[in-house]
Amino acid sequence: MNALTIQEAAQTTDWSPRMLRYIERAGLIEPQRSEAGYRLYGPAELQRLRTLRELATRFDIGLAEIGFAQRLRGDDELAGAVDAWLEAQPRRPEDVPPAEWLRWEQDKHTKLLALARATPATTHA
Amino acid sequence: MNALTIQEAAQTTDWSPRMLRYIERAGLIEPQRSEAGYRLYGPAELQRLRTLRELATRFDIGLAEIGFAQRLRGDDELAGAVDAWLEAQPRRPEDVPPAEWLRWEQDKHTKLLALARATPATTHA
DNA sequence: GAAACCTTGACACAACCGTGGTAAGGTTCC
DNA sequence: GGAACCTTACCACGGTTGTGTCAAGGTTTC
Repeated sequence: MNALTIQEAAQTTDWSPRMLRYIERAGLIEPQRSEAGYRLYGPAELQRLRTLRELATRFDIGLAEIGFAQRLRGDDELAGAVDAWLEAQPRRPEDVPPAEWLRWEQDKHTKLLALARATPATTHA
Repeated sequence: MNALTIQEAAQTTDWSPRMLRYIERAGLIEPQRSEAGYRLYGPAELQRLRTLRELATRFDIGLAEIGFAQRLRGDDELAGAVDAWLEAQPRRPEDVPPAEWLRWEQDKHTKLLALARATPATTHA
């Protein structure tokens, strides 16, 4: 039925078979397998392969970066930590009126401390 | 007053001066400069440098990845595009009951189309 | 049972990441 | 005015990304 082998899928999506395997190893698109282990790409996978190319070329980002975004959305702790760190960036205290300044500092520390408390060691709580 | 030169900052944050310059070029932490062009690290920068190390080692992520997260939060269009793509991932249609299936598909396409409309070429609208 | 596909694994290679070093030159401090 | 710092700009080097090719072996199809 409508499931393509790797070579066919490569042709209709403008990737190479090699890259399809690579994309799979990167954890981005994992097709079903036949009993013998052959990759089978369905319509959904094909569509995602095409939009993946779009995404990567339009914004000039790599598969690794998309993989990182995927990891970000799957790992709340990581997402929180990164977010907290970035939160403390945009403007330096000198650029902010003193009234806001205190709240900014406190806010930042609240977030970072919450993170630290939530993750005592290296793995989850 | 309490602004450290690159070498002092490196010592108290356990980075090397080389890496402090690299981190700056990565757009992660950009210290003020003296009139002569010397980097001046204030308390906020020092704190951020220490937490940056924590973040990177704890989750085993690179500076480039943190830089990408920063880019994500600064570029709504990019964030939307990545999010829309990832949205269509977690479960394949076959694993979802048909009732939800339609909404899932439609939802995904709505997001992707919204993105496509919002960004006709390669740059912003 | 041979052709045409598929699988994993390896070698290769340019480009970048994370680091270190070193050189050539300006600043600060005593 | 020399010591000790700073700046930028390069060379280097192991590791990862993205990509191709090739080999050794299993599957499908006629």
